[in-house]
Amino acid sequence: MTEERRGPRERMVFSAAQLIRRDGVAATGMREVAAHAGAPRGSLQHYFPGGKEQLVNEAVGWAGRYAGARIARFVSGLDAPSPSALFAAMAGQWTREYAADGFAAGCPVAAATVDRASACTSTREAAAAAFAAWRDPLAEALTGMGVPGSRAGALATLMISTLEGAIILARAEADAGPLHTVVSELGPLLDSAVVPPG
Amino acid sequence: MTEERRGPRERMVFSAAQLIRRDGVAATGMREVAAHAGAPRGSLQHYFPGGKEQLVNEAVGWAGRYAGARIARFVSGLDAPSPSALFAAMAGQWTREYAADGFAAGCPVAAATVDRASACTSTREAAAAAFAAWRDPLAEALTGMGVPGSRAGALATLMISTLEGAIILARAEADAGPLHTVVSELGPLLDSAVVPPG
DNA sequence: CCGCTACTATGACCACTGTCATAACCGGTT
DNA sequence: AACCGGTTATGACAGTGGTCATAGTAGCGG
Repeated sequence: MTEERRGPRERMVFSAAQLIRRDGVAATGMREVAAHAGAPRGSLQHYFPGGKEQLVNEAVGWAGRYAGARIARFVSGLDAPSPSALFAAMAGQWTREYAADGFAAGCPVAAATVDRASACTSTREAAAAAFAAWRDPLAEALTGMGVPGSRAGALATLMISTLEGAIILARAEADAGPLHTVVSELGPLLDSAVVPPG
Repeated sequence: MTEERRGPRERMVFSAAQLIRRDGVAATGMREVAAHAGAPRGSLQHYFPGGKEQLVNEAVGWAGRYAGARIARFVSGLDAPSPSALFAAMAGQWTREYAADGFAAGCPVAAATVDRASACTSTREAAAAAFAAWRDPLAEALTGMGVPGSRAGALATLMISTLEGAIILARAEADAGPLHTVVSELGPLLDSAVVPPG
């Protein structure tokens, strides 16, 4: 997960996303980001002349692209592709992280939205773009599984909404129960949207 | 919504919840809470000797009790009680607010979780209690509609998760679309859990 | 009047934030 | 050697945060 080969700029964006998803935007300091990335403090104003707002927005964008890229890998990793299996894989990433590292962190896009949506228009738009970068590949994957194009987008929105909410509940309860619950409860609905290929 | 009859202490808790759900915990200042509540600044340390942590926790608890109490009112307001209608009513409260006042605010419990879950154990526990105070009446309402007790809790968790996530997506997109989407997509699943009274 | 309690008022403190100004370094090219 | 753009290094600034200390007021029973 932590590639050391990347340049300091990309490391700072990555570190910002990590810290934001753990502590929120306001509680994450610029100096803290540089320290976490092992980057010099002076590089902050060099790479991010737009200040914290730019750094946060890039971290949110990175997270959205990351989530979108994960979809294809989840799909290819399924032995029996189905919407419910894909959703289970998406949630499984979180249950594994929570089992391994504790319930310290959530989704950085959600954190940015909660913290900055009403105060910073550019960050809100970055969050919207990140969710779109996540939803579109997801909807495409659903259509590839036989979900009609007219419903794929709506189901993708439903899946992301439910997952984001379950992440919050799981963190609050310090228990992965909500993640397991939504996977098992939502699965049948997702699979029922698949139109038989016949 | 803004009762002026309540004492300064309760007004400050209420104002804290309002500001938290708009700006997040870290970006909400104590002085700002007092000013918003029209309460003297000196009252903060008098009513909340535990400092910001206590104020935030009480605001979260208040929000949880508020959400739980709303459930009964939603149920009694439905002309044809059904799980999907209840869920639509819950989401409708948000779509109405967003249509009337813009997408400025989200759920204070979610904001507290995102901002403080990893930094403040007591706040995380307060959030968990708030979600429980919301989920339990919801599950009870579902059983009253014919949902088996074994599934009511899981469906309540699913409904809250999905609603919380849809709120975040709606704020990010500044569009109530996700709220409408999850209501229409989740409705059939919710109603299919009702066991016919026969 | 006193004493007591509940509440309010205000100023100070220290830690910390994001941002900026400025200077140094460092690997090349000329 | 000089020069240069791309980086890094530091220190300072102004603002804000939560918190504390201290003093003040209001009301009331005695």
